[in-house]
Order: sequence, then C-alpha cells, then structure tokens
Amino acid sequence: MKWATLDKEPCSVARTVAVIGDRWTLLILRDCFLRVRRFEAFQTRLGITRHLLADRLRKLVAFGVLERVAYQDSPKRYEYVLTERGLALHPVLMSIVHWGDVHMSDARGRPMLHEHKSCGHVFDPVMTCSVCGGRISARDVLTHDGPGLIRRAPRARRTPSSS
Amino acid sequence: MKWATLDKEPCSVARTVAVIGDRWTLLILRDCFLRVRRFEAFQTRLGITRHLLADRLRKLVAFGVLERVAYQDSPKRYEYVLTERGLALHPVLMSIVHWGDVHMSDARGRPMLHEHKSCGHVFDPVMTCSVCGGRISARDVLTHDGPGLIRRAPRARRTPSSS
DNA sequence: ATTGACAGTTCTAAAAAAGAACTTTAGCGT
DNA sequence: ACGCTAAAGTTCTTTTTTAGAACTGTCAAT
Repeated sequence: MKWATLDKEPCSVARTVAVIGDRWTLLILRDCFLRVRRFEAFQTRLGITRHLLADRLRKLVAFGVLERVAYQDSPKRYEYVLTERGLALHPVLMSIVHWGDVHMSDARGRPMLHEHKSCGHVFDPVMTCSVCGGRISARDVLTHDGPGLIRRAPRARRTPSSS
Repeated sequence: MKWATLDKEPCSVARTVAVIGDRWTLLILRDCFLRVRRFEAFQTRLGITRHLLADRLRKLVAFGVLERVAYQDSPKRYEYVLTERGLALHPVLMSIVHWGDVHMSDARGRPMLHEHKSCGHVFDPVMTCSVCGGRISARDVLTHDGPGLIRRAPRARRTPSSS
C-alpha cells in the first residue's frame, strides 16, 4: 500500500486515512472545530513546525476539507475555515473525543464537555442506526461487499492438488 | 507538543491520537474489525513492513486496545484480538468509513455495506445526543471546559500599559 | 534432508519531521 | 526616516522514522 495512492484504494477507511490519518492533521482539525483559523494560531497552540503546518494545511485545502480565505489585502493574509466537507468530519472528531473521555481520562475527569444546543444538555455522542434508530455496537454489525469494491486477485497458492 | 507525552495532554483528542493517530494504526484497526488476527495476515493484506507492524502491534497491546493471545504452543504463536477497549473504537472506525463513503467514493459507489444485525437493514451510522436522542451536527454543539482541563498559563503579552 | 509456515528481528538506504533562521509586506510609535 | 512588531510563509541543516530486503528460530510435512 502506497501513501500517494491511498485515496484511490477500494476502502473508505483507507481513503479517509489518506486525508486525516496523520497525527498533526487530526490535531489541526480539532483546533479548526474550536474555531482556530490562522497560521500563527495553529502554530502557537500546537507547537508544530511551520514547515509541516504549511504542508498539512495545503493538503487539507487540496482535499476540500478547509478553504483558504483572504481576510485582508495588502498584505494578503489568509485564514483556514472548515468547508461543508470539513464540517462533515465532526462525527469522527466527536467519536475520537468520546473514546478519549472514557478510556484515557485521569482522576480529574474529562477535559472538555459538549453541550447539545438544541436540547441544552451536556451529552455523549451515541452511534445509532439510520434505519431503526437503535444503538450500534461492534458486535451488532455485519459487513458486506458493496458496489465500489474491487477485489484484488487472490495470490496463487500451492495446494496439494496443484502442480 | 511532543509525541512521547501526547497521551498525557489535557485533551481527549490528543490522548486518542496518541493511540490511533497514525496511518498504519488505523488500517491495522480496520483489519482487526474485519477479524484479521495474525501477523502474517496483517502484513500480507497491508503491505506494511514487518518492522513497523511489530512496533504498531506492540503499542496497541501496550495501550490495551489489542490483546496478544497464544493460539498454539510449540512453537508458541500469538494472535492479536480486540479488547473491550478496542471494540469501543468501533464508532471511530464507523464514522471514518462513513465520511469516506460519502466524500471519497467514486462512481461505483461505496466499497462496503454495513448491516445492523438487530434490525436486518443496511444502514448509515448517525451521531445522536445521549440526552435527547436528536441528531448531532457540528453547528449544534457548544464546548465547555471540563474538570480535567488544565489551562496553560497564557503567554505574557506586551500591552500599551505594561512596561 | 529439504522445504515451508509463522512471528518476528536486524540491517542499510531513503523519506519525513524537528528546529531554527530567514523573507516579504505593511502598520505603529518616535 | 528608523526600528519594532505582526502574519504567513520559505529555506536550511540535523535528527528521527519509515521502507525494503534479508535473516533467525521453531516446528510440521514431504
């Protein structure tokens, strides 16, 4: 598997990993959801090298997750804002946060709380089924081939009956 | 921010990224959920170097996501199975898959379909609120400091009134 | 006696990331 | 006019990771 063509693999995990499967990228996206928008702000908050930050932002823009928007002329200055495509990553970030809350918190408890504006309560994200609305758990899901799957030819195998 | 201490940051994203925020690790976990268990199987399916695979599996075991279980003696052979903690990563993988399905699929459609055993239908994962059951979207969430947050002292700032 | 499976380890070369300094355009204070 | 600061990068060198391939040890089967 090559990184350069990972986004062309017949697997949605691989394709998404091509976009966000990188330590810095996930932390940059976290900050985007916290409304951080500017190069300097990302750099200061994360302690990422400027070189890498520029590279990651370029890639996120190329994948349509962020948009580079001028916020002033002379000198031209740009900031990075989540596109619809980027906002659609919210469930990914929320499920990552929730796993960390439950499995990596120390005695103090969780670092952040999330309030559901429309109901006004602090909540946990729950994965549910789009059809029946029931809770989804790992043991309750079956995987099938979909139309976009291209099966690679299985490797030739020497069997007792083959030459 | 240093990788070695990322799992101690006062942020659940950072802590989770310390465990899974790596291209190979996410692909390894995908395979784990597809019931791949053995070193050779991971290596063949992913094309990862054996060195890195050994390293990533060791780390996942250290973080309690996988368990290394002997499946035969003489010679001792081990396989890697998801723990409860690992199974709890299911929503993370499902939301990653779903984003890829929606935003990275080509004309053929999605590579895999998921069936909800208990209702029998192919479904999409939907993030909902644990309190009201309503759908969660990025624009509908407010973030607050939690008990586990440690704010870093803000950097000294030269202001007109300061010396 | 040889071959092959499996779960790794051990090398070297190539690629990526860290760390620090430098660039460019412009506003502000004196 | 002069120096200072800010923002958004780029450029450079050093260090760390990763890729790629070969090798090891234990056993079973041919």
